[in-house]
Amino acid sequence: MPLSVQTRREKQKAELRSELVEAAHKLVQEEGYEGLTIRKLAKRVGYAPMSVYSYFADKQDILFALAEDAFATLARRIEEHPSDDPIEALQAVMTEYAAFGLGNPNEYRTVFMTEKTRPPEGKTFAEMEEGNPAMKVLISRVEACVAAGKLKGDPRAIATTLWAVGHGTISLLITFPFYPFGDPQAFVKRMCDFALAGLMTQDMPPLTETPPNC
Amino acid sequence: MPLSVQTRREKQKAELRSELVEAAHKLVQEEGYEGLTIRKLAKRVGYAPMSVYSYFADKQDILFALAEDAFATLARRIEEHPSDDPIEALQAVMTEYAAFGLGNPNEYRTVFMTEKTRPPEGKTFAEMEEGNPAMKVLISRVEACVAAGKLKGDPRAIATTLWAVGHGTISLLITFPFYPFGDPQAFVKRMCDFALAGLMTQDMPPLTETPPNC
DNA sequence: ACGCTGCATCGTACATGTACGGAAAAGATT
DNA sequence: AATCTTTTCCGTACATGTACGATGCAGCGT
Repeated sequence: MPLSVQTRREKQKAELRSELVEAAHKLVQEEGYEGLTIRKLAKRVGYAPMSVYSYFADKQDILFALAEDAFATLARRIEEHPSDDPIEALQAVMTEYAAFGLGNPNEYRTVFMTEKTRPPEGKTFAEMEEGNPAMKVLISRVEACVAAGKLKGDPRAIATTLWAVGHGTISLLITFPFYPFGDPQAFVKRMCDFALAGLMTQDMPPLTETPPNC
Repeated sequence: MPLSVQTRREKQKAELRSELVEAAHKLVQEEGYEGLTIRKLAKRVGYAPMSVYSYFADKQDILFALAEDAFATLARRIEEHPSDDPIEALQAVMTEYAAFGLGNPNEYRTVFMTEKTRPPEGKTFAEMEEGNPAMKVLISRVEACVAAGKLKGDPRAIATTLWAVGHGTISLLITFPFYPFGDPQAFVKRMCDFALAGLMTQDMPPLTETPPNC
């Protein structure tokens, strides 16, 4: 097995990387998101500042790593709220998604409101969905609704619509905390109900193929 | 008139400020948004870097000034698309809003996707609406629809819903340009139609009063 | 006329993200 | 074993946003 050296290396690298992520996590908990600087992070693990760049392309990359963790727990939380009624199950997704976004605005921002987010490293979008388990749950629960005849149309299109509405709601609440949306919970519920009611009435055809680019 | 000295001062200050804004505008046109740095801006108008801070609280403040301009032109553009049918007039708002956001992603981002946006300087949210003429047009056109009996419910609530849906759509397209939404135009139209159809069916009660905070 | 007060302007300094290239360590090749 | 190559790590340097405080000047009261 001529790879063993190579793979051990990579394992080492992965270990160091997650050590860094862990340290970053602690830093954020202790000092908030602004407290996370490359220099502090490096000092924390006993490296020189520039050494961090051996494990992360840039600071964004670190934030993504943190956010990925956060979204894994989101997915877990969602799955703790199942329901026999597929529509209710969908509502639970929306509710948990919203609660998460409002409760972790920094993580939400880095994942969903940040820069032209290239797929973190040459990953295709499919792999990105993979990395975002929450979206997978959403789609699967939409599929359940379609299968049960509660919703009509293309599951991905429906899921995307829900995503757009949910994201619009959350990101507005995050960005304009002083704007009179009223009680955030209530606003979320209203938008969620609005979207679901619309979807139960209307049929969602598949998204058009992306024409030339990509 | 004992104020004359004072007021002349303020006029001077305002003039210098808009000179700075103009210079910033040119810088952005010439070198893109990243090209806009305080130091370059100061050099451009012959000041020391720190002097810029006499006219702007921080860099955000400059970006806001640029964005305000941009949104004034958006409002103008919207008003170039009137219609006798109030629903069509509403659709025009959404369409122009979307076109603007997709065509000026940087401005859109600074206004709608940036930081916990305190009202730029102690302004109340009402003044902020004042500064965002586009929102005013939206509300007035919603009111027209309600008056014409095409929509039911509280105009502000309806407008906010449209805003949330529109914003979700645009910001997703901006943030994930590689995600397979399909043709952006088509996606925007789909979401817009979806929202309007929903609103024509459902009644929108007023937003709940914001409870304790604010 | 003379000092005083407030304000516009700026010089300096610091923390930060990160580009660049060097040093050193580890592994491969001979 | 000796040399070469690759990988890891880091020292230095730069541009940037911005805090702090100094400097100089305009207008005021005396």
